[in-house]
Amino acid sequence: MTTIDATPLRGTERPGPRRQEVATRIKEYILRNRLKPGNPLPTEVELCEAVGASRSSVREAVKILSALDIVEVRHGHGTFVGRMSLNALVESLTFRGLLSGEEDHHVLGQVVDVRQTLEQGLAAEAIGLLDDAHRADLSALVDEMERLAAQGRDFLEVDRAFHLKLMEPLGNDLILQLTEAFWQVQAIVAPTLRTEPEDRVITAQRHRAIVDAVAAGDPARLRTAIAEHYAPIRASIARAVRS
Amino acid sequence: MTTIDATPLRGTERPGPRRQEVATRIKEYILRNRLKPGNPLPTEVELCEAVGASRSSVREAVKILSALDIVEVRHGHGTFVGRMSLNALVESLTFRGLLSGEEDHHVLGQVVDVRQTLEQGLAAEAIGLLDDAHRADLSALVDEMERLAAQGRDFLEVDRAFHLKLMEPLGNDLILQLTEAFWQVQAIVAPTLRTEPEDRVITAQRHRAIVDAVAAGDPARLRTAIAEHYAPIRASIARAVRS
DNA sequence: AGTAATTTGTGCGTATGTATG
DNA sequence: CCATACATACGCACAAATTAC
Repeated sequence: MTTIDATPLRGTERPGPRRQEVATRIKEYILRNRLKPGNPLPTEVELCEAVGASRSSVREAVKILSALDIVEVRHGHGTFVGRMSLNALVESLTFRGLLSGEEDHHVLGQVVDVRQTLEQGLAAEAIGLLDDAHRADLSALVDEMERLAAQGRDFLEVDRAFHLKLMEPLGNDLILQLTEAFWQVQAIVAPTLRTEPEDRVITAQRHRAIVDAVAAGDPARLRTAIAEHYAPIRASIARAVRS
Repeated sequence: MTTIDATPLRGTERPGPRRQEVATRIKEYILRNRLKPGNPLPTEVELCEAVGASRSSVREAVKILSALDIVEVRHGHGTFVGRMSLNALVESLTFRGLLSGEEDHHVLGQVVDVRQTLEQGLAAEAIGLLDDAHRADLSALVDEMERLAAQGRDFLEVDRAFHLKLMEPLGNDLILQLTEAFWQVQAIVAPTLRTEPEDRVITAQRHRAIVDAVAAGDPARLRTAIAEHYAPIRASIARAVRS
């Protein structure tokens, strides 16, 4: 019957903003009922009655939760439990990068540091978990990179797929989503420093070196290959800082 | 002044929800005027006039941005540029952990994986950047841990300070905030599996081993010390999964 | 196919609480 | 203590999107 809480709390207590109270109630409702992503939530009017708040307050609370991807709102359909992606991290970091960036790019440099550290540490672990299918997929992706680079075209999506594929065998959702998130931040913030076509050929070669190191099962070589993969981007950042 | 955009866009185009449009405008306004955290934004009514939207739409947009810490609202005072912290990441991950957790705790395990990988990779780099003051601070924090552990008390805050101190010399804000964020997620989600007093003594010893490895300037030893530091938590998670 | 019902989106007015001076 | 400016909350009416009949 979509009962959220029997407590009236109307006029007596004032712990904080109304919307925060409502947002907390909605989160508790999801936890208490063990709802999973995609499950429907009560309608806005039902939520109003349940928590004893106006529709404006409920809507603001829902918008906060939707920004965190805790709930997902579909116009004319209803409100549902969200998938709790890291879109909020991407939004926040991207904006920080754009604001602090333009000439500076120190935020971008920090993102590169984190990406490199995660890949160096985790890909080394992933080596032992890779099977032939994974290695073939990685190699095919680099083939595609080289093909596109030879045509002078960029290969953003292939690059994204490669780095996700590298982390896939770990079976860790959080790592995959962090990889995706940091990749997106870099893809959005970095275009300000343009990549030259010859850089792309080099980048494709660096990915090939990573695949080779993986195939050889050599962790140390893999670490240096990953470090060299990020070298061009670091150089671009340094160049931008100098100017 | 406070002119955000002259475009009316009223009635003709409908790309998406109104609040999304308004949120984008506000972000563009911050970027265009190169505002820094703490700087004031136009009042709600001024924003309404500037973008040609109602109070409701503006308020919902502001609430979304405040959830991402892109803006900060102070009741009765005004709206200001936020500090773009990673609170949104903490909120989202914490809720995911609480929802998926209780018995499972696989999200918590993923967080531990990421923390360990980052610390192993970055602390090894930080070794060369540490000065005597840092080493003394780290040692003093472990002293405090041992003191509290001997009294049977917990030392959450000291632990937090320790892991931040370890990353401090890198001079990378993002890494510090990620460290803080993941620590908070673990601190909020983990209490469901209770820590025994004897575990705390062991944990204090593991931190001592980390400091010793840092003092010795031995990266390999540091990696194993960090791995052993997380061993008790992993054991607790495994114990919870078994039951 | 189309109409009605349901649900979220938007706009507006007003009253209240809160911080600043 | 008062006055001003601002955010907060509430309620209603209507628009737009989706679903179901």
